Amino acid sequence: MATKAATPDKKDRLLLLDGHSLAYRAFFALPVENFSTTDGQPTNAVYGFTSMLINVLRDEEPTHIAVAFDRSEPTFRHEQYVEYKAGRQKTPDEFRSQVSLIFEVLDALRIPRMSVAGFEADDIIATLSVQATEAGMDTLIVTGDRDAFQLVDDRVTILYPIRGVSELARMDPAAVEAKYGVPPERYRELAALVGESSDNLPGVPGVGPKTAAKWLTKYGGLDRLVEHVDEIKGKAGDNLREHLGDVLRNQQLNKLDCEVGLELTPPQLSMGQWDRDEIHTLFDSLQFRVLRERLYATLSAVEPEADEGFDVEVDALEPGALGAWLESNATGADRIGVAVTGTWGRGTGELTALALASPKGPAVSLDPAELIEDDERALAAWLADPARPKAMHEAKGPMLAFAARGLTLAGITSDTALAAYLALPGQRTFDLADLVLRYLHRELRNESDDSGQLTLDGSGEEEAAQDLAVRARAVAELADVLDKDLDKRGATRLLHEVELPLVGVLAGMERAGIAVDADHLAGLSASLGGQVKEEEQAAHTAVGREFNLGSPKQVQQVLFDELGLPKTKRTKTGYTTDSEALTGLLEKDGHPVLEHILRWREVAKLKSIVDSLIPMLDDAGRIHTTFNQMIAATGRLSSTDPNLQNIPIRTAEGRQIREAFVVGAAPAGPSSPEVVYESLLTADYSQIELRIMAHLSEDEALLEAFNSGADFHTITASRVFGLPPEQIDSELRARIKAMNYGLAYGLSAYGLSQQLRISPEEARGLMEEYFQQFGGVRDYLRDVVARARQDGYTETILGRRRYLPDLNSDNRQRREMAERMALNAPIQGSAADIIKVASLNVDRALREAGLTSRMLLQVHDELVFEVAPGELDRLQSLVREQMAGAYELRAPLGVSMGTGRTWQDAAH
DNA sequence: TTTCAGACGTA
DNA sequence: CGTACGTCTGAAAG
Repeated sequence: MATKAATPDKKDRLLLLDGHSLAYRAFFALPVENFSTTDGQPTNAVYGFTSMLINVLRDEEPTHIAVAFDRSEPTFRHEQYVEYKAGRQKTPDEFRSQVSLIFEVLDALRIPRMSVAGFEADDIIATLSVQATEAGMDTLIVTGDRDAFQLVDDRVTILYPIRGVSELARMDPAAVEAKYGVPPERYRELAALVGESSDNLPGVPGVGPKTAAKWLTKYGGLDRLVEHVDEIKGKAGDNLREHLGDVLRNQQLNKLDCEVGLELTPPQLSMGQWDRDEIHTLFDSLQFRVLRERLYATLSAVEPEADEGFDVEVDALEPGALGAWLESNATGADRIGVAVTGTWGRGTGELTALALASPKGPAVSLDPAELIEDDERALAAWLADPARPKAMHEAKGPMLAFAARGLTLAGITSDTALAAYLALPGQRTFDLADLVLRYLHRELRNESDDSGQLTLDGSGEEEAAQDLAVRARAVAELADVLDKDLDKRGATRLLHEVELPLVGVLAGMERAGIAVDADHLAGLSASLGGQVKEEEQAAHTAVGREFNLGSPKQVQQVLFDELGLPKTKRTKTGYTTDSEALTGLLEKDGHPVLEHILRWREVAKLKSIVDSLIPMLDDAGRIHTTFNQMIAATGRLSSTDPNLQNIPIRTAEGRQIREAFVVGAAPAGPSSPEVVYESLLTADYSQIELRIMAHLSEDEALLEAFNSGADFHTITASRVFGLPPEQIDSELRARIKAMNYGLAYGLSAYGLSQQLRISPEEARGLMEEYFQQFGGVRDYLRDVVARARQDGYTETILGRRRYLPDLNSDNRQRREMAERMALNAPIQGSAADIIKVASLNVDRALREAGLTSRMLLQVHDELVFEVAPGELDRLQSLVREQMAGAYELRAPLGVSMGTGRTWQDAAH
């Protein structure tokens, strides 16, 4: 099965690049203000050129290479046509200064560069490509100059940059013909007819590629077209006859010279050995950190993609032998990989199989249902022993399944999914097989082929046990490799001191769940259901026909087609009907249906939340969410099934849903001696993200505003407007509040103007006033993005990284999106760090204090607790102490708390 | 049945 | 043209 792909004798492939044309593309694709060294040397053209070069080297793996450059001297074309390339804008100085840098890059890479007086780069490329074909090589040309299309044939392909520097179109004969309607050998003729404005070669007025291709096809080439020039009718024909001279001249000039005298021939252009030290120094001075990494990755990409699997010997254990096996194989010297199968979720789980494997030594597969008492006891003791190190992949689910059997799990020194998440938090999934391939260069599959021998009952049992043992072995090996990777990324402590211990705390919260008043929910559902019907009726009446209010498409049809209301902001498929837009329409037009749609949406949304919660109740009347620790790229948790992090709070009706979340009721039966809890406690950080922004920016004025103890938004507003705090009314406060929060999200002046419904100029002025007072914030926000662009990632206070390669994208939209992410990630992520530390410390303190009260939920900046009788005071001071002390900020953390029977009552 | 878009709930 | 999420619904695609 493990067939090694036979590498066929790869043919020689020559890569030719047009240095100037590519650098020029890059120069205009990348904004110079983002691509300059700290001492002001622009690098956008070098960066873009080098980036393109690395991509092509990676993707095409050429065997030979050269880069051609134009010279400043006039060429033979100027001699033939004095106006050649006249009227061209002078090359900007910022560009000129980068050409020699490109030379340096190429020299460090040992890539030959060629230029010849009197010829353009294209002529050199043409000459080399012809010679290469004669030498039996395939040629790949990267150029932004379309004239080169005439060189395309079945041995010569052109990569032509489209949109910026990251996307190349592969132009082979078919692609040229598909795009221009003529084969490559006729491209010159087409270009002659159409003209080339950048070379100052006017073509036939009114004739574009379409017409030109039609003529060339009809008459079979330019010569024949000229012969039949008198037959062409219409204005285009007149123009052609009138400008025939231009066309013939163009055809002369756009012919590439294939006989330039060159010092090197294609076979002499083989890829050399690159000077790693020189590259290091040069890229350092250009401040190309990300690019350097990419280049090194390309250099080492040749390392074989090994495709072997795992060879795991699974020990067959007699009943009662597990204790001895663990004693001799899992005493703590080696970290043991643990893999389990089963089902888990909603705070509980069930175990169906288990395998243990050391990184090199033996493995064992177990069926938990068939363990005799001795083995069960030995396993339980081993699992619970913190001195026996273990590695798992996604430990939280199995932990719930273990807990459901009364087993506790300790000594987890790596969770490979969690480790991979810290390494690359932007990934969507952390599938074990993928990680094994990426980090171990192996397939997650069993190599030893002894199946068919000992099959217990003919089912796939034996095979399943083998597979599980392979997973356990893979986890054990992967954990070691990921340890090293995390060490390089400075994330070791984050894993061991935060994320790993948090797994157990989250499992605890999931297991506990939160009690819900089912009757209250049922009542809400009924009353919301009534309102939904009413609004639906009213909306239909107002329009005069029935339609589905839940269908944005039908709503659009009703509003814009039938009622003719003014069009709103565009979406991909039509015009938005979101609440903001409808509210706007309501103010302008006031059609009664708008109110009913808005109201229907509101109540229908609430009802759907209520109805989704009802079937989630377990037998004890509690709801158990699942916290996901590896989703959010910033480091936050997320909550699913159900999502308890987005239970409504803004509207009065929404808050009624919060009233359904209550303190645990008395157990129903006499058999359950469970604690009857007394109340809920919520504790949240006040303005934690703004405090972090103040901390990180070290802006004295902002820190002062926090340390003064007065209302933060009022104080900052008072500074911005130069008024005493008493004169800051709610309007002024609201403006500055929007600014304060918006800054951490990368808000623009335009965005601010939209939100505050003021003019963009006014918003701009407001921002300027703000930064006049809080200049440190502006400096910080600017620096954090600039630094991320250099490093390739942002970092939180605990060293949690977020990689943002798009900061160097040539696509403005993507780049600016990445900039806002870079701005926000350290702030949102540091807040996530802090509440994670707080959760851990609270959990530990609860146990140390011997309290029965327990933590139930985490909602980003809030923790929810269930308070055991008589513990309220102790719990409050403990929580306050641990939350406030989780991290020492220059703007100290503030915690506010509330208690009550319901989540809503516990609000404050 | 799966996937996408749009809308909207939270921090 | 303000970040980070999850869920629901309808409609289109398979």
